[in-house]
Amino acid sequence: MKSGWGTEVAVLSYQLLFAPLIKRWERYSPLSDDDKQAVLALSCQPRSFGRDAYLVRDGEPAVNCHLLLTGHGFRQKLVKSGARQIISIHLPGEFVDLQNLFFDVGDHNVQCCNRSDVAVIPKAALIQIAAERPSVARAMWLDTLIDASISREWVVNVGRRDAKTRIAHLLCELVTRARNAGQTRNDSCEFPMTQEQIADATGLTPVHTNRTLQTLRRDGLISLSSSKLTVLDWERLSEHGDFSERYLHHAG
Amino acid sequence: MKSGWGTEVAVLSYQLLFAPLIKRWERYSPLSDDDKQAVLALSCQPRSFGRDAYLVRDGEPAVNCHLLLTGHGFRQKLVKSGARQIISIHLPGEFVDLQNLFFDVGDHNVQCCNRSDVAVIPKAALIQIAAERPSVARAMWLDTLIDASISREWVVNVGRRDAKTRIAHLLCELVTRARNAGQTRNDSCEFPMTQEQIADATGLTPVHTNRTLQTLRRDGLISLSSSKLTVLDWERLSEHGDFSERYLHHAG
DNA sequence: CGGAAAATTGAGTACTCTCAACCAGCGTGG
DNA sequence: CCACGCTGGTTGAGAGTACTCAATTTTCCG
Repeated sequence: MKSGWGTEVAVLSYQLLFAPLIKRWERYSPLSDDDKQAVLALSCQPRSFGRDAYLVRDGEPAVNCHLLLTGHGFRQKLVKSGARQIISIHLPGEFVDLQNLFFDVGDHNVQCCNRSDVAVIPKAALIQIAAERPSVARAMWLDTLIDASISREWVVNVGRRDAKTRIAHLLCELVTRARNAGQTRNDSCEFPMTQEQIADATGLTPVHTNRTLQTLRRDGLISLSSSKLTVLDWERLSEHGDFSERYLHHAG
Repeated sequence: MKSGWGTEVAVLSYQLLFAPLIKRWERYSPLSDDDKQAVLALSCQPRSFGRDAYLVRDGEPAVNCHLLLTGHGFRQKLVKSGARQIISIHLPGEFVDLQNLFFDVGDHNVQCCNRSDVAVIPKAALIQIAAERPSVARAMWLDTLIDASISREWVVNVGRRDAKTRIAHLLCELVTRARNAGQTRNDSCEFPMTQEQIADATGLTPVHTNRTLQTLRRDGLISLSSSKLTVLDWERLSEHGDFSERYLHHAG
């Protein structure tokens, strides 16, 4: 578990680590064998990051993009008062900052949630592959469009839903995305967020988040502990969370 | 003012009406004369829409994209309780729904703010021009990336700022975008939003929005009436609103 | 000039926050 | 092996920002 790239990752071929990415992109856009080979051949630096490590900082030059190979990530912004708002959560297999592709400096912070292996890919390489391969470009663009759609739903979530609905909605989203990525088992998935992070993602305080999670547990909707979330009653949870997965635009 | 396409618009050439769009896109990406001609030659249907008219509806097929030639637009989603969250505001010269380019059905509603002239462009035509002209594709992609960046800032705004800061921030954003588009005169710009719409954009109630606007006026920060916003003290307004324009990614 | 929409005001309420203390799990080190 | 300390989770009590309801005034158009 503590070993870095020296052991498990170096042994695994990139093909394996990029497989989830290619699988997702193929849903968006038909990729030829050449396209896939080009993606696999992307110049890229594998690196390990620890809990809460920063991948990109608000206001600093963004020269690379980061693909999560293992572990979760999140993005956040700080406001004047010092409060933090988490803007998005990312599952293994996702890019955390593809939206920076054409921006010279990042407009927010990107962090690892837990210990993660990350493929650090120079933006220039991605821009080049996008220029040369329209199908890949389309897939990348779609990644950013879905990311944007999720942001819009988050605006709605923090703007117009009460605490219980808000947290239920967040959990529904994350379980659905994990399911779509093949990362669930019997309505359970890995869930590395602390209650403080859930609070910062929903615009609540940690204390109120704690109490609200308790009511969700008491109602028999979820079970959440030690980095594992289990949905006990999807029907009622999604109803409570005012959740519809349309905005995730999961084709197929 | 009441005349539709029969008079002023028909007289003006598309070149004039598309000028703001091309000007913006040229900031993002170098466009050749051919590129510009191709944009001007886009198959497109001019239409007039009235106040609050729907351009796209949540859950319905999205076959066209809409470019605002005159007038403002906004996008919104409804939640279970019936409340409405406005997701973004759009100035004349902007696309309101370029994010739907690769989505078959819209995931939210798009409306005109006031009486607007809109270029209705088939998505197929935009997809084609993007496929044939990488520079144009890049400009379009950047439009969607900036749109996404604004959504992220809105998550922060409604999630972690108090009412006064929240409204001040919204006003700062809109004035800055209007200024960037050449639509201000002495720190004044057109501002067609009702207080109810400001409330729905900031996640507040109309009553509280009203009281908060009064304090902004009383503090001598703004003057706002009859569709016109004037910033009386930009320094203090942007300070109050915790506003930094970096997220708008306005190059040049 | 009339009616509807928008803006404004008042009073009472409540959801969520703040502050502060306490508990539990777990990795570290003596 | 167990004490220690840190982080994360839990609980209690009191406060406050923003909400609700409802009435009234003003503005905007036709």
